Amino acid sequence: MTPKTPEPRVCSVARSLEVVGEKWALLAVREVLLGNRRFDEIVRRTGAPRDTMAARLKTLVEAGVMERRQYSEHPARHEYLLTDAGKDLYPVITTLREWGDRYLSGRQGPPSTFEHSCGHTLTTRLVCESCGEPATFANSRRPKPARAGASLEG
Amino acid sequence: MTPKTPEPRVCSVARSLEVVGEKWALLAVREVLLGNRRFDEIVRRTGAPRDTMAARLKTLVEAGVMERRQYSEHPARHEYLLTDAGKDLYPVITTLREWGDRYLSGRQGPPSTFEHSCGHTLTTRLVCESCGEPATFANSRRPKPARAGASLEG
DNA sequence: AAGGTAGGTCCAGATTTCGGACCTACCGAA
DNA sequence: TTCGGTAGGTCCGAAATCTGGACCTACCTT
Repeated sequence: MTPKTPEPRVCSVARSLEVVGEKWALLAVREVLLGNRRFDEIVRRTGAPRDTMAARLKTLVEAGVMERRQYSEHPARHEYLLTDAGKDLYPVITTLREWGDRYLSGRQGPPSTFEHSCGHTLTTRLVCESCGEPATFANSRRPKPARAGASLEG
Repeated sequence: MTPKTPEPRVCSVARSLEVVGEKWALLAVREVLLGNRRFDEIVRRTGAPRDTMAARLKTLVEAGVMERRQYSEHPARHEYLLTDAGKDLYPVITTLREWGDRYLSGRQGPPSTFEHSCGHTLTTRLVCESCGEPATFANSRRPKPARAGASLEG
């Protein structure tokens, strides 16, 4: 009969990756978060081909993650700024960074560290906004679908 | 002279993306987190080409994110399980999901929700492990490099 | 014997990425 | 005036990846 569930899952993770999942996209965001807004700088510090980065920045701007702003007329110069949506990628980048710190650092330890405003070296934890307790693989689950009659999609 | 900083930044974000940044990699992890461990199921629910997913699972296993285990001899059958490193990608997936929920959901709202063990619908926040306060773009910064004489690298 | 399930592989074509050369415009120094 | 440097790209051909679909093996059930 009809498949029980839409074949490719309708999912915010997939949607997000359509926007920021292309190669170099998140590294571009990382650079701007670190304060580098100029094209050459972004290319240099990510290592991406200029070509690819130009294309990537274009799609990020179109997707509303960054904004391209002219900061100098005459020598026409542009810079890339993060929109609110772009700044909200901070948790994604940070969790990726900490995962790499934990699983991909050699004996030298993490290649870079950050400092929280409280004064400590930053390590983070993901918590439930309602109760403040850690949110983990083990303690979150999908709620039972509140089936009310003929709902499409499970 | 010599460049002030290593050209492509040495960075855990970049390292992480080398492992989980290829197309379909994080969606494969998502599926296993959701409880689908079989190849066909992973292919079906992600929408990836079988070929690509086979290759991706192979690299994830090699990278130590997943483990491929035989759960049936004779009809030789395998399943994919997350290692500890794989389970620790939960925060990455969750922050990506919430970003998509916030910025890419249409008028129908998020395509799926989760429930925390406290009973509430799960929304998360990233906090500093030391002080418990939110960790954001605005309140974390790179510490001053503790320059002691002739340190390479800034 | 037919059909289904599970877990793949193989292939040819389409799409992306890569690195490097090149281009335009401006500035400052010689 | 010419040279060199900076900034922000574009263009190109070659290489690597991704894509969809067909196909394969082994087993089980009907």
